[in-house]
Amino acid sequence: MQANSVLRGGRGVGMMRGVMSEQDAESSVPADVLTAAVREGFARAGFAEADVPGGLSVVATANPAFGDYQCNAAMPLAKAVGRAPRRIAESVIAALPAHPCLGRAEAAGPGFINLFLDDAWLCKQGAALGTDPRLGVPRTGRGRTIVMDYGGPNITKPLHIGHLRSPNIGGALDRMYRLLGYRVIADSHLGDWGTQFGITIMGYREYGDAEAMERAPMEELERVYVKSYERSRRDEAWLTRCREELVKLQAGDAENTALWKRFVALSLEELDRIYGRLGVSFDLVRGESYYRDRLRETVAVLRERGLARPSEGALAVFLEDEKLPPCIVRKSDGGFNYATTDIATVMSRVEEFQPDRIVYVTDERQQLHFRQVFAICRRLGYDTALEHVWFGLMRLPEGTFSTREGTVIRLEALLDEAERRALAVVQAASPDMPAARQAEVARAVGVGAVKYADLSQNPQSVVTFTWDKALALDGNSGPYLQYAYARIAGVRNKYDARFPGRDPETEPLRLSEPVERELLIRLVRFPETVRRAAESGKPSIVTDYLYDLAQVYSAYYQAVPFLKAPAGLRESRVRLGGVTARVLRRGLELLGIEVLERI
RNA sequence: ACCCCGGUAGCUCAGUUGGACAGAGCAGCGGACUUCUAAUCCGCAGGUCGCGCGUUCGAAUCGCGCCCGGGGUACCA
Repeated sequence: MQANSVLRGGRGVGMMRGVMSEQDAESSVPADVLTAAVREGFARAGFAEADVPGGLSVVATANPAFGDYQCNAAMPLAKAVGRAPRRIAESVIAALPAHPCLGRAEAAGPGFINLFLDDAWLCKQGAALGTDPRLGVPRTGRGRTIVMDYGGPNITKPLHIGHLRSPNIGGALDRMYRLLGYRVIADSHLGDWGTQFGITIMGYREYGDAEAMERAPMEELERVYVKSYERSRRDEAWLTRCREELVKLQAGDAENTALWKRFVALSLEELDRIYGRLGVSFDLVRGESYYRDRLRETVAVLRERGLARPSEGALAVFLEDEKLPPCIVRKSDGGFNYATTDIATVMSRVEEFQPDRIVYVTDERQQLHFRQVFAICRRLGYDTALEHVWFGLMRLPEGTFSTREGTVIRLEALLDEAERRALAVVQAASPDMPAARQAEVARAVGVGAVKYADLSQNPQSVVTFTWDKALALDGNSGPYLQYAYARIAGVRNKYDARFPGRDPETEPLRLSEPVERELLIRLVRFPETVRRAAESGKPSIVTDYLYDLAQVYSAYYQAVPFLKAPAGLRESRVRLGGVTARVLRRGLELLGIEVLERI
């Protein structure tokens, strides 16, 4: 496959990014520090962690009245050791080790242990975030490699709105893992070697229009595919011929290979253009075809190991032990399918990269497929962690979209409309801005809105697409966050203009209003938020966090004077805004959303 | 028939894996721009967490049984 601009340019796959944090050795993630402290408290008070059902840890509180973090372990422990939970909580609190992070602790209710972060530590920690390029995120993945498999659509068809989710969610997780210190290899596993080529080749020969192919190739390819596919549904002989064309292609037939190359090249142009608009790029773009020469050998290995055996003319792996249906690895016509390719792909990736994990980001329909593939890989002896992060299908209010019924919305049309709507808002809000700049802002805001609308939902829920939801510009939306960021940048610029030569960073952070503490607590929770989002495969955890952060900042900004505050306090507030901006920027970058200094 | 998801305010969705009184955004109503960006902020109203049993100090969250919706179940991917 040709290299193309979807590839990440210039960056060595194995290179560590960013600057090492000075504080790497000692974690400053509040949840970690407090969990360690509480563990020690329980131990010193004479309780064994093993007695605590569900383990010992702290969680952020929902209500600031109950502290910043709470530990609930005293209550489940009570029964095991036969003591009153409240007493347990009190004795643990008495035994807690001193730590600069921990301000105070108190027992509450039936046996909650409420923990308050120390104000001075909060200020110091918040200030540190202002210079730490990692914003306190620990390198939990240091020395480990993840292959991320996402954003690999079946080609020869135009991308529609349903194709947004994989690169969007996958890309966000990819960047989070990199920030967490993993070596990440992002691979777009294009569907370029399957049955759809047999169907497309037959359709092209029978129905193809040379002139349309010149003018609008992707539309034409889709048109002939649909015609051929429909015919295959009612014409058994046609379907058989489609399959034969695929087998010929897979066997290296010259004419089919030439057609295939042409279709792939056209598809990559389209993919390149749209992924370019979305800012999506990969370390590798290896389609299924990359593994074509390994398929025969893969099946041979499965046979040697006694895993695959003939069944109804095909070759299948039976997975009764895993309570899974049989998995076909070679069709009765001799052709190979998706499962064969995916097994070969695991083999290849393990050989080449020795990954600790391979993470696949696809839609929910592939759950069974991956369970089968993973089971087969385990039987082959691979101990690489194989994970399937799946997301719900995108639907329209009237149901699933269908090419035949013309209810497909093309991804490019969505991006166009997003930019159009954003431009109208920019023109209304910033009439003085040069037109070229307005267009640039509209582009970033429009794409940001589309991405955010998708990422802010739990991936595993079905997304019902509506224009107004996908293009929301206010409320819990990407533009809201971009606006919050731009406002902070505006304050900083005004500060620099009005107080030339002064540097807010030389003043300590102060807590003069309760909301400042609220803001600071959120800021220091960035690391644990990123970690939780990555490990649970849910970028929505980051969007929720950022939205909450921006809301608290906006309320703060609206309620108290910044530039008109007394000297000292003024610097503290500008500085706190600056830290907030850094977190917003980093968070939005993780989501693949651009930030702008002025919108 | 079986397997996997989902059901929370009028609508769209959160809910940190069992914690304290269930939260946002839209939409609705009422306020705040001669002032650091009003793409904003403040307030009001809005709930049988699909239904029923159960588990326990404690359930939207866990178990069982139903009801609705989506997806999947060997030669598509």
